[in-house]
Amino acid sequence: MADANREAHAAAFRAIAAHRSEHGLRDTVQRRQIVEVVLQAPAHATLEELIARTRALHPRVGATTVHRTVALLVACGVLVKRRFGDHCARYELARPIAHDHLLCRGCGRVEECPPALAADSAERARTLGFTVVAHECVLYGYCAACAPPPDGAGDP
Amino acid sequence: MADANREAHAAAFRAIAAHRSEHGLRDTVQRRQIVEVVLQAPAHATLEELIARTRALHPRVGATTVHRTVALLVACGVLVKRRFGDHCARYELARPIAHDHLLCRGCGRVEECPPALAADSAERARTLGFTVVAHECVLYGYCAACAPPPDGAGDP
DNA sequence: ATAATTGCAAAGGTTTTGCACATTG
DNA sequence: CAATGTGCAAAACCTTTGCAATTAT
Repeated sequence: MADANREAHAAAFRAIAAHRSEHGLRDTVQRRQIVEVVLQAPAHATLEELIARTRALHPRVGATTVHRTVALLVACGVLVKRRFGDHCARYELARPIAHDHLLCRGCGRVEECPPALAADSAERARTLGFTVVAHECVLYGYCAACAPPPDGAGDP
Repeated sequence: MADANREAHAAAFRAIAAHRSEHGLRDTVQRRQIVEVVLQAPAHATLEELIARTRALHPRVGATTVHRTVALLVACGVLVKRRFGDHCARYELARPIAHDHLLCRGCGRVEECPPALAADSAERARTLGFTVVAHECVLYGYCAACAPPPDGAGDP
């Protein structure tokens, strides 16, 4: 797992470097510090959390810079921005293998589940003249630890 | 299609009436006007749009009331609240048959596609000890009218 | 009458922007 | 040294809330 992690981080650094040279961006202290934090942060962290973690290690980094750097990381494909039910966006490292999300209405936790849907859905969409390049699927329900569903409920 | 529409609207009115009597809510002019607008509005409208449409027909209705009434309609299962990439929520009439969404990165339009994913994904989740009560799936890509995907792209 | 509803204005929370200063290449 | 990046404060944005006046039951 340490190896896989190291490989994922190396890939991230490669993507960042490529994006930087392609867009004439600069290699700054803050960006290196923020990237360091982002690569270590738990999946589905909010910007608030990423800012807090960054400032815990590097107090002089401004919140705005974290915002802007996270946006850069999304632009170069290292981070994926997601919106679950919340008011605020959440971020996770882009994975080569797609996965879906299980959102527990009991405890609110977001878990991940293996990709069961990509192939099916891409094919279905293609018959509609739509070329799928990515997908995002959230399943709402109750995890093993939480109470079973009450009764009839709407969609999300 | 007119019949299906009429039936859907009748179902909505039934759900609203049931929810009203169950919660001791009142039947006000504004709520009737807002419901009228919501039932006619295109799918995936934002609150901004619903407010504009309401005020076009009924200038004296306040924005706050639209907010609150839409929340009521979500609570009683008539509307479904969704969040795509946007910053703001979008609303659509709840359908008895689930469907997924195709989000075109070319023109930004949101189309709907038949449910190809629900059964598969619910079963997969169940093996993980998760009880699924709803799902929401967005496929990103390019519709027939828009340019094909450029090349390698991140997840969403 | 009593309790719910309305709508304005104000507050709340997240994300974006303007701009002077510092830093990179 | 020219262009980019930083960070503070302020603005913009969507959403929620307090409250007096209005309305439904």
